Amino acid sequence: MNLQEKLNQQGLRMTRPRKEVAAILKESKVPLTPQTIHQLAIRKNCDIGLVSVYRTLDLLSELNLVRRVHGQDGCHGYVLASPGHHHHLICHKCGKAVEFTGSGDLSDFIERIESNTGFAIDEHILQLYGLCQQCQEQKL
Amino acid sequence: MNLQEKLNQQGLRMTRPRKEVAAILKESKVPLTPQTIHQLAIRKNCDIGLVSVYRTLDLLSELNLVRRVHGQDGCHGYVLASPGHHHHLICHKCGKAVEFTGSGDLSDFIERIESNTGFAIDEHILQLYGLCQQCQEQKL
DNA sequence: TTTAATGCAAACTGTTTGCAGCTCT
DNA sequence: AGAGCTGCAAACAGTTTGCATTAAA
Repeated sequence: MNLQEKLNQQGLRMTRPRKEVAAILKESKVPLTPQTIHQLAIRKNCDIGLVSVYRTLDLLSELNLVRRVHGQDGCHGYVLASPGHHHHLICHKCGKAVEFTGSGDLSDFIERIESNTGFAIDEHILQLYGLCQQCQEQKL
Repeated sequence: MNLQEKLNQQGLRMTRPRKEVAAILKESKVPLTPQTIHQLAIRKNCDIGLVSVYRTLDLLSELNLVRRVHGQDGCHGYVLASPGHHHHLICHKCGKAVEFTGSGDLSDFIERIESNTGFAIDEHILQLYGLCQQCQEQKL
C-alpha cells in the first residue's frame, strides 16, 4: 500500500507538499531537519512552506513512515522508517544513517537490567555513532 | 575531590548559583530541565538567574559531573553523573532516572553490528524506559 | 462542492549573547 | 585589585497556532 492509499483511507489527501517531503526523505540516507527538507524542496523548484514540512513530518511520524532520530548535539532529524526496526547507526563524518535490526539481541541485556533494577522496561532508544566504511577509507 | 577544588584547580570559582545548581541535581533522582532547576532554586529562596543555570549546566557537563539525557518527546534534562557509566533507565510514571553499567555487555552486540555494516563504532546513546518497582506496585 | 490542507504572519518556547556591575580569591 | 561570574535585556532559532485562501476528492 502506497502513501496515497494510506492517506485516502483515512480521509486525508495526497498533496504536493506531502509528496515532496516524502520524496526527499526517500532519496536521502541522512537524517534531515525540517529546515533542510524545506531548502531542498525549494532548490527543486517546489515552493512549499516550512510549516507544511513540520505538519507533514508530524503526520508521517504518526503513520510510522518516518522516524525521528536524536542528534548528539540535541537537534533532531527525520529519516524514512523501514518498518519494524528501531535503531540507527550514524556516520560522524558524512552523516549517513543506517537502520539495523537488533531488538532481539538486546533482549538478554534488557532482561538482565530488569532483574537488577526491578524496572519493567518497555521502550528504549539506541543509537550508535561511528565512521562508515567509505569514510574510513577516505581517511587514509 | 569536591566541586570547589575541581573548579579552583582551573582558575574557576565556586559561587552561589553553581553551588545551588549542583545541590539541586544532587537531591534529585529525576532528570531536570534548566527551567525546573531555576524554579526549584527560587522556591528555596535562592534567587539565581536562569542564564546562570544554563551556564552552570554547560560547565558541569564539560567537567563530566552532569549528564544530558534525551526525553522521548525531544526535550532534554540533566542528571548528576556517576562517573564511568553512560546509560540511563527512566521511569515513565515518576520520572526517576537510574544510571546503570552496561557498556561491557553491549560490546559483543556492537562488534556484531560493526562486522555487519563495516562501520567503526565509537559512541552510542542507550536509554531505557519503563516502570520502576514502586510505580509497578502502586498500579495494583 | 465540500472539507482538508496550505501558506503567511505572528505568537511562543527554549537557549544564547553583550554588557555593566558584582564577588570570589 | 582583578579576573571570573552574575543577571538583566535583548537577540535568536526552532516550532506551533490562527486564519483566510487554495485545491484535492
